[in-house]
Amino acid sequence: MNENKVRVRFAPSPTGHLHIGGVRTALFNYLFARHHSGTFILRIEDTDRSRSTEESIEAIIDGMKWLGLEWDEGPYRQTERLDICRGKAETLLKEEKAYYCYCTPEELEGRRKEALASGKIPKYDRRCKDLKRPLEGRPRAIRFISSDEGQTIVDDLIRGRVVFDNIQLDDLIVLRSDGFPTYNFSVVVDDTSMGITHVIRGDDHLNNTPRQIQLYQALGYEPPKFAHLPMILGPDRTRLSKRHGATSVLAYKEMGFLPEAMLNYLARLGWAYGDQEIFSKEELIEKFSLENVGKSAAVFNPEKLLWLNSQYIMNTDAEKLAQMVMPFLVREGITSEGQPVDLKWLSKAVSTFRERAKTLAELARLLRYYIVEYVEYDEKAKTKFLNEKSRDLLIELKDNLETLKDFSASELDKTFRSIIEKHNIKLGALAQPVRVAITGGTESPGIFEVLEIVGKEKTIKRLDRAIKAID
RNA sequence: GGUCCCAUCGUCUAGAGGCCUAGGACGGUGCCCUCUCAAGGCAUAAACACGGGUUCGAAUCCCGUUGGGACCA
Repeated sequence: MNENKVRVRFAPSPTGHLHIGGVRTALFNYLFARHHSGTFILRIEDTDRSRSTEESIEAIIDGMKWLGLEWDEGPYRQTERLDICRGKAETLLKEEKAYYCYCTPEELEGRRKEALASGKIPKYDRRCKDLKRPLEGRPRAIRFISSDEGQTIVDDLIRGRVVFDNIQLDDLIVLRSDGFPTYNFSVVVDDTSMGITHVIRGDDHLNNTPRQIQLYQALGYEPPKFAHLPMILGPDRTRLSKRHGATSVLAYKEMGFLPEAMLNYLARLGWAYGDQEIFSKEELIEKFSLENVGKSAAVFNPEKLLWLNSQYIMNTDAEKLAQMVMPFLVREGITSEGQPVDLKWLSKAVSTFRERAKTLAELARLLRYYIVEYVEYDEKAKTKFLNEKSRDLLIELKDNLETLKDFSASELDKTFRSIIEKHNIKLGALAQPVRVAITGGTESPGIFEVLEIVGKEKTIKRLDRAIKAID
């Protein structure tokens, strides 16, 4: 119906985990599609059979789902569409836009190395192009005849006009001797047959684009619009890879990052909307445009991701966080699988750490002393605060608390105040020893909230234990 | 090596010739708040790679150099 309807795709190859760079590409495609009320397609580019695995496909799907990058069509698989590619290759042959090539990959590689060694440009010499008759008994590939004259122009939506001299491009293989299409050919065939209107992909494909444009033309199609995104780099300014630490999105899920934070961070890597830093998904969709995508590569900065994640944690309501943190509690060995946890109580506990945890995993670790039976004392904290000086204060407090009916933060506050006023000491002089007694360390949320959450019974027990530890 | 791309604080970026004494954010530092730790507030250091043009005027346009990145079936 609508000729101008946007159709974009994310076409990862399933040769490993879904990495950060891929996600960013997926995100930009997704945002572009949603912004224009278009269609977002997921296509698995699994032509490289030797390196493609089912696990990778699952990892891609899991990652996309976790991030909430819902696709409208697919996942298609390249290998399910081989016949289309083969058919198109035949057509090119018939129309004399391609020819059989009998050179083996080994021969080709040898000649390439030779050319490189002698300082020449490695380019296919077309030795098979004008062969009078087929070479029997030798495997044959199909090679596309590329133009030697003129230029191919890529009008990139991000880069602007990029001009390639056709003489630089040699005849590329479209169908390998094993009957499988090469990458450049299969993308073009798939993109045309799926009616892709905008190809938004990594910068690393810019050099492939002129060949692909020639293929579109040979196949009789109008090329789509292209947009090449800048790369994501590691701290050493080389392309982000395993060497730089975690690059798989699912690894970030495991570390306790929220999908929204991830998306927000990745969106700001190479794209900006004035000075704004925090965007909801809806806002991203509304405000995203390719015009505001930058041209230069960006270094992935885990520190800022962490900050954004903490912002999202702060703005997530406690009940939701409590639910999200449960699997992390199990993983940290704080609760065991299936152990019932009072969600209302946990929400209250979580709320005291919302401004202190940067990840869900960290949140789980912080919750430890609310949940476990006994805490271990940090040695330094113990010597500094659990000593003769604090002993009597702890005893006095314990006695007072035992008779306290309403074990709430506000009542606890009153109890503490009365003791410090009586002794004319600062709150810290009492709060810190208590903090060590209850949490084992010197850092925690406000002491009254902590005691309320830990509860009367455990509080008394722990105070007792601390007093005994001093004696 | 060839081709292509890129170039503003350490990092992400704003900047579409005068609004720039170059703004914001992360991170750093200092102060405030404070029962500790955070969060928050305030302040601070920190950049237009270099050299030529064009222009009354250039971070912004052009050329070159340098540096980085990607691709090479």
